[in-house]
Amino acid sequence: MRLLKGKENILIFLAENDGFAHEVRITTSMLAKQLGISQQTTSRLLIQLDKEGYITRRIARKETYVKLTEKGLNELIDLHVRLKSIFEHPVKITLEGKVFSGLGEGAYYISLPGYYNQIKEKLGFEPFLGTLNIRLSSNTAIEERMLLEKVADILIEGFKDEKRSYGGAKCIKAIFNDKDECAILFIERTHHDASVVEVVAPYNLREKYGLKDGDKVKLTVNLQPVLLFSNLLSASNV
Amino acid sequence: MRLLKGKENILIFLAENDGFAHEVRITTSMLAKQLGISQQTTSRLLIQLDKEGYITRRIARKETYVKLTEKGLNELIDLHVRLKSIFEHPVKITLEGKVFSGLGEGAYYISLPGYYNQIKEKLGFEPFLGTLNIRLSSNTAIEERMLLEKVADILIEGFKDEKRSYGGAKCIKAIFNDKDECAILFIERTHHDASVVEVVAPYNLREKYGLKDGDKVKLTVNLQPVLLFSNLLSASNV
DNA sequence: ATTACTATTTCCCGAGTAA
DNA sequence: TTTACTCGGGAAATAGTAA
Repeated sequence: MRLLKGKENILIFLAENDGFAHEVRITTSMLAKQLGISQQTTSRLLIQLDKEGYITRRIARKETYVKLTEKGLNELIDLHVRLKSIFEHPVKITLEGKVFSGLGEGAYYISLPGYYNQIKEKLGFEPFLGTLNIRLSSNTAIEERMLLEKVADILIEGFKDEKRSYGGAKCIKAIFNDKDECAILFIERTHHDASVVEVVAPYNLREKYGLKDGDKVKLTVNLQPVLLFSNLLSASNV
Repeated sequence: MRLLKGKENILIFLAENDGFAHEVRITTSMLAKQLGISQQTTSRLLIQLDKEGYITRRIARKETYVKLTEKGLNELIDLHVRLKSIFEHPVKITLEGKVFSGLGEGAYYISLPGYYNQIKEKLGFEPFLGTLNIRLSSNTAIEERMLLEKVADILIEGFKDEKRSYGGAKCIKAIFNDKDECAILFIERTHHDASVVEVVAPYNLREKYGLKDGDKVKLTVNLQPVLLFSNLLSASNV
């Protein structure tokens, strides 16, 4: 599909050639080639746009000069503003799920200086020595989890010691139950499936909220647009 | 005219509802109302967009969930980028005309402290005591002169003394013959018609270039987009 | 070369309606 | 209620061609 039809494409073409500031010289066949439509259609569209007040035409000798009217310019500006607001507003992602107990290995890993120091530095808080495991309740939440994993922007690097190597992780800052600063961890080599997220926070969330297994909790992430789109797209181009 | 047809409007609608991040629940009739088209057409368009790979649909029970695919998102981003580059690139306006001699009153006016000090302060240079009169050669140039007058952003205010009042002016910075800093003056109550511009500069341009009446000169203005569009549109809304 | 008319085809919209 | 089919009318695109 071409997203835009002939008329809109003509307006954009003119704008790209500063047709709001001065006349643009065109021929119908050259424009037709640009737009991928026939010369006849181009001619008709120009006549229509003129009648409808989006452009003015001046035909001198064999040369045609076209200019956007204010109405035409406004139409483009409206569209621009609409797209701008789409691509520049922050997006809020909410995950809901239930607390469950893991094997307790989260506490061990976080306590390792190789992880602890990175978390402290990159997340800006001293993590409680443990992670809260959350099983997502809905398919929607699972999909959003996958989105978040794609756009997670904080990288925790893996490392090695004498005995073994430790894998990397990505994470993204979130709000726990509309209140507490935390981060969602996406661990590279995890034994959990995509329905599980692990949360790290400056406090023991389990204690602070008196959480038992099965209790519902909520995670909210505010995605900044630039981050969101660059990561959404680059992730797939790799 | 509606700038966008059904399909494009659906993609934008989805994007506005964060349909790139998660599924959006819709009904064909609700969407139809939003877009100003029929339920049947909406249904057909959704089927087509799905087939063409711009959206995915999931129909559970009586509920339909729609999401933008990466292809769909890309389509919108492309358009956004295209419009952005239109509305954010600077526009260069060139005026060509011929020098002619006026009555010499430019020198008198500029020498008045009421004007001199404003010019010095707002244009950032000490003006030569005199203006260079230029008669524009083409209709194109005259139209661009009118555009420049609309978007001229530096206001020189009028004032009064015991004897009389002095009118205001607008001006805009320009480059003279691709080289010299200058400004084009748009004087409120001038006896010149729209084919004439007056130029003020830090030097005596006539002397510096050895200009005689009839010599061709060139003025170039670089319009910054924000300025350009806000002035183009607000001027007509007044 | 141009632009743009007329005739034909192709495509699209929406009413009616089924599932 | 939904979604989405068929089908008729009309709009839009192009071929052919005039000016």
